[in-house]
Amino acid sequence: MTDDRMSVREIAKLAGVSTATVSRVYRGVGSVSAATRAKVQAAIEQYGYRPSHLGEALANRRHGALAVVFPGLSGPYFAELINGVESVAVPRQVSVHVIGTHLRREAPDELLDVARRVDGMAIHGGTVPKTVIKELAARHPVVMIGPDPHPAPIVVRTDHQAFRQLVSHLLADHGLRKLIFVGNPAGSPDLTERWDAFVAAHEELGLRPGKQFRTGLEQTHGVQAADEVLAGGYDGAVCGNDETALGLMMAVLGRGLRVPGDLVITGVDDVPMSSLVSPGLTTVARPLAELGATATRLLLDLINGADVAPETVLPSRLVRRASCGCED
Amino acid sequence: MTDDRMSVREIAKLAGVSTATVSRVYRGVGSVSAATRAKVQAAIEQYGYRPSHLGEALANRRHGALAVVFPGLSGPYFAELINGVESVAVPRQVSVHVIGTHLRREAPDELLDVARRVDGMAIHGGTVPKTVIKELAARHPVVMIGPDPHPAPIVVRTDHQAFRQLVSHLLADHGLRKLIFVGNPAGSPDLTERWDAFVAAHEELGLRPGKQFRTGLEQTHGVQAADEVLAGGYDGAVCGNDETALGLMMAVLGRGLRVPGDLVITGVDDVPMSSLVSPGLTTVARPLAELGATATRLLLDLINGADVAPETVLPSRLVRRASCGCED
DNA sequence: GTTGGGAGTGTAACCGGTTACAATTCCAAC
DNA sequence: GTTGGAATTGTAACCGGTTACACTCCCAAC
Repeated sequence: MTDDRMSVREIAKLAGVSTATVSRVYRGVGSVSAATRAKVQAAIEQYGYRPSHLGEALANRRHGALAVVFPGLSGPYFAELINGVESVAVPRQVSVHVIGTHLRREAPDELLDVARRVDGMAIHGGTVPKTVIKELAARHPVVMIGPDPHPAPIVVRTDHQAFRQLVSHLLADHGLRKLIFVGNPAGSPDLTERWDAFVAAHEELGLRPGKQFRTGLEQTHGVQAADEVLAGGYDGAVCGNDETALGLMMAVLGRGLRVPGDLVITGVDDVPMSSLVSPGLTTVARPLAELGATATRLLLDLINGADVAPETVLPSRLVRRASCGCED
Repeated sequence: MTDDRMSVREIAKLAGVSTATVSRVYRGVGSVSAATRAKVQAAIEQYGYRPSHLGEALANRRHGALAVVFPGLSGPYFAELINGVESVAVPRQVSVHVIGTHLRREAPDELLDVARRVDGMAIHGGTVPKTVIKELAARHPVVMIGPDPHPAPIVVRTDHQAFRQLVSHLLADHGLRKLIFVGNPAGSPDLTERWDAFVAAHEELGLRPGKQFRTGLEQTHGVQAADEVLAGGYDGAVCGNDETALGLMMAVLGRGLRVPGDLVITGVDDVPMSSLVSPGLTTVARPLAELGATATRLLLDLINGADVAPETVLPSRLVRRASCGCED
């Protein structure tokens, strides 16, 4: 039950060879005669020997692990990001620590601690104060996910043009004049950027930007926003992401109202739900898996001492469906 | 950038003491004179020294980490379970590897590998073949989460009476006669158990159990089930969990139909969304965070060599809301 | 018959901590 | 002035791997 696993020295003794030879056989490097190899392999099989990760990592001075840090873990957004991370890490035999800070106060300490067991970290914007990121980045390879500008040495983000295009589409093509922004611009750099684009799109047309309803990024927050949004007499709700948009849509439909008839709703991300619901959710498609994969690739490059571009921008794209009023 | 951190020996040299003393000061054990302690602490602070996790773990023969293994990571169910795990692990300075197997074919190898870097694992039912679990459990402390019966030495699960009670409630109190079970009983032990209870509740009243619609456990699966469920002329859809129930509800409302008027819908779990949507979702409340917390506590006990009960059952409870037809 | 070189293997140092044990110092008590 | 014991500190072994280097064979080429 408890860890009574064999060590190299024991296997070596059993096979009648030195530890060096056991290591050579297990790792398949160096030259070993066929006869010796067979002996050693037999001992390895018989006892189900697997080298301790600790010894291995200590000797290699490499943990073979990295951490991805998110504000939380719920929802398809993070799931897809993590998929992307793992699609790169797993084939390279690198294991992944997924950390959800949940904005805990002790999160910084936790990260400092987890930094001791990984070779590098990918940190999602809005998880932890900039000072902490600076401290981490000073000692360890760090890649930021999201448009966080300053403290980050290396940033991977998506283009934000498509979101501005979305707001312009609502204003110019659908003639909406009273939009509310659902999301908290102070909560994460992604949302800050989107709010700025929301304002810019209004100003470009000489309009006064609408209000914001500050709330979180989960479905529940969208549901909870419904009363206020409906009471305000808005003609459209531009949500910070698909999850709040879907939550809001569900609440609106549940009240017997129609989308887009009674309220236009849009999101960001294009998560799987968005194309399945009726009406289909107009949104901005972002390559989430690719975002996670790219961040991971860059992080591994960084760990290997390669030069890495300070900013990598992936494209995003406006997806018009029925919820904004476009025919489908 | 790369890991140029100081080692004990360097700090020791700088402070003019031995490595043993540095270790004593850092860990606050043994006796050290005030003067020496101050010298060492100064050196530690100045260089921001933190002991390498590897050296520490190797010397202690303890990783200070455990793994939780899930089929996937999306959705509030797993998020809440993970919260529970972390609520126990974090205060005890144990770090948590969250693994989503996504039912990958290479998952077993991955687990064998991750087992080398943790002290034990909590494995959610339905993630990995029983033979693999047996192999893992033979060498490492393992706790199963869910009603998986056989291969598991230690199991934490919730009571399943409330689910049966739910089905009886629909049949007996609301007089429904054509129920469909939405979920795949073969997909996970949880669902197997629910399907069995579904059948038993029917038989108890001398009724023929309804059909099943086999699908996954995410919201998207619920949405996709809508066409078939609505076409079948059912009066109620008993969903395997809240997420599919919410997806289905959204799809039904999106078609302009009413819940429970046109279709009764129920779930399991009582995730946060379920009490917020309108109509409120009738469901079975399960103490998810407590489930994760308990599994973690037992796992840590097991790692510490304590005796642990083979099965721990937590209560679940029927929650009636509007979606089954009860007044709200 | 040497010599040279490659293949096979072992020895021992090292990665970065912890800790049992020994050694030293200091002081109080006799 | 001894002696005994507590407090402080250092030495060195150990955790479990990897690998530079040295050593021993063996065989072909001169």
